Amino acid sequence: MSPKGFRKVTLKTVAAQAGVSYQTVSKVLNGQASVAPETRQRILEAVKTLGYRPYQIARSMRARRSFMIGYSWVQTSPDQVNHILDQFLTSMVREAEAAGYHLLPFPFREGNAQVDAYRELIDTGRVDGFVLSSVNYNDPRIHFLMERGFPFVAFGRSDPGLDFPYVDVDGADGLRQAVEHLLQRGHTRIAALAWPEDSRVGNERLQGYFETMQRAGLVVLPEWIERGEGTFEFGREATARLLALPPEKRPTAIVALNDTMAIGAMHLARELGLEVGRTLSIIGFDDAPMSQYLVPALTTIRQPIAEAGQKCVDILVGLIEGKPLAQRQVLLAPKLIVRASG
Amino acid sequence: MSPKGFRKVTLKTVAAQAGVSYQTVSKVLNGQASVAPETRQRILEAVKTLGYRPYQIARSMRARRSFMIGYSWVQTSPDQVNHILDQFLTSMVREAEAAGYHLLPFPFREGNAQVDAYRELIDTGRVDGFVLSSVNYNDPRIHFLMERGFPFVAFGRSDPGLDFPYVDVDGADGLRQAVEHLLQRGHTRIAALAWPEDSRVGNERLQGYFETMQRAGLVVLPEWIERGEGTFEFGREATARLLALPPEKRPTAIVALNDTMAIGAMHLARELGLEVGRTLSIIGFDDAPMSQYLVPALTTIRQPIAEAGQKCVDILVGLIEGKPLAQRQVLLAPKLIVRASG
DNA sequence: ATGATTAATGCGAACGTTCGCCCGAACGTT
DNA sequence: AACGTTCGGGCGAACGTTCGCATTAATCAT
Repeated sequence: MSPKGFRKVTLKTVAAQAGVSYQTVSKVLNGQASVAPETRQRILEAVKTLGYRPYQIARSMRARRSFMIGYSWVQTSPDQVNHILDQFLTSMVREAEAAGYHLLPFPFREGNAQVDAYRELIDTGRVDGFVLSSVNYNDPRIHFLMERGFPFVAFGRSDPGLDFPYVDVDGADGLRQAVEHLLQRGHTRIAALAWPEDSRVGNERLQGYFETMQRAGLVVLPEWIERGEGTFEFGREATARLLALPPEKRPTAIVALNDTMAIGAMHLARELGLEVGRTLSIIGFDDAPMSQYLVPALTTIRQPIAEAGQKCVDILVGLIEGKPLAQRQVLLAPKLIVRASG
Repeated sequence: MSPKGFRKVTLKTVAAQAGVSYQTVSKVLNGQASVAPETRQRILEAVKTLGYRPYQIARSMRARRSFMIGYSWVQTSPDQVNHILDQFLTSMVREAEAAGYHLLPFPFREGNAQVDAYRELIDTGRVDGFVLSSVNYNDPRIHFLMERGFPFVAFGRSDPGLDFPYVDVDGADGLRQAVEHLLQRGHTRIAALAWPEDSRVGNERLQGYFETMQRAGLVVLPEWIERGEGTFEFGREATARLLALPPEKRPTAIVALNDTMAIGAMHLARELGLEVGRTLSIIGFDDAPMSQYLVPALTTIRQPIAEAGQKCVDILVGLIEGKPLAQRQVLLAPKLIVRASG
């Protein structure tokens, strides 16, 4: 593996070169003991000329720590895209490296096999902690990890009763911003394209919608809440229903819980000859990369993904190393990106 | 870490339970030695009831292998998206796990620090091999790894002179399919939105264009080749120039080396009142997730990303373990996805 | 019955690191 | 001058695994 038959250089190699015991080399490198300046110098020089780098596996073995963070994510369907993954992973990898850790990605499994995968990584000593994503109500991983007392941070909240470390984006605040923006522009009949009721994230976001409408003294008609799987197709169909309502009930603005549905809504509106941004306002959620290129460009809500990844790792490392934490539950505010659609 | 003060169960724990030496347990689990059936049974039972799982760090220590594959990718600009990452990572992670390996993602660096990052991972014994992506001409990582004789597989080719293991998508073939499709539909004036000449991938794809045009006996006007940074904006501007050409030179079809430029081209065409798919045909490359939702939906070329990731890991593991390889250089064919734009 | 072969298991060693204990020499204090 | 203290550094041990050799008991051929 080394260039042309060079043997791996270890503490002993360095020690031989510097004329000390190998344990002394270790102490110098870790600043553990009092060592004569000239010895120290000799050792550091030998380290440099030999290009010594500590063998991390031996370190892990001794420390009984892997310095690895397990992470697993649901693969989106091929026609969708996880535009968040790149940012989230990159920010976690960076932050982890700065703290002396690495990420260990592993395949996402469904059902019973899911917790098994986490258990296996713990039992084989591969990871010191986990970052969870795509958490939902009653997440078996959270129960398992809490019971085992194994360090983890969830990206996203779960049941309100459970007290565990998380980082999440304040989806309710996002919808509050969107709705307030629409109210300011004079809209009063605002519909919502939402997810099924078993989606915690969806309910959270929707609550921001309800609260803001209520605070403005507006009554939300039941017909205005469309729940579906968050697809482009659903966005179209739901919008067709909304725009077929009688004029006094028909919404003049639509907020969608993701950009994909918002784009479906835009397509339908255009088919009906409506001018999106004028006759009908549409606001999305996610700031998918394509949203800026649509005609009209989509007004949407951007989540601070990089910051979230960073925070997750930050808190997790604190948990692993038993440091006192400033906060173990973080809520980040998303940001309304106003473009032409609403 | 374990539930309520349970100590980690090791080979010795199992051995004590089964009344044998711990090395014998190891042998049974690895099928290394001849062991009496009843002893074997006792041991396996103890393994099961104690829930023994081997400590991978100790294994790695002993085997002097990390069973890790290093991988690093360029983060795309925030307004772009790496829609390939999810698929590529997922397929690599899956394939790696099946072979007993894990992925080790690490931050992508530029300049000298780039090779340093690779060297560090080797010297600290963290990885057994690398998968490289975003390779280009004269890639310093390839030179470094070849010189060190360290196992790696590149996703993408580099200089023709260098002989190293790679997996790549046949970009020339992709453009051949696109151009032939356009020729069949009667087009003869076909322009290309390309990348700068220092892009190997770009030149490769463009060569497929040139060859197919030439084989059809068509002369390619220099004005038809537009080179830029592959952005939406460049796609628009270049298309504006192309459509401003005098009628006898003006292209009736455009092939773009990525979907982003193709979308820019579509926007400009629409602004000029052209009907994309009829008056002007446009074909992209990548099959970005948004492309199917455009109006008209974008005809494009889809790359077999999951297969590429799988092959990369396959070959790399073969390299690491010194297995005889069926092939160490793989070229995968992309697929033309015909939609409405061309 | 004896010696050679085989089967079943034990045991020592090693991978590279860090930690804690020990010891000798130098130094300062009384 | 005797004694405690500090400094500089050596050394043994351990983390959990696998590998190879040694050892004993059982089996077989002579």
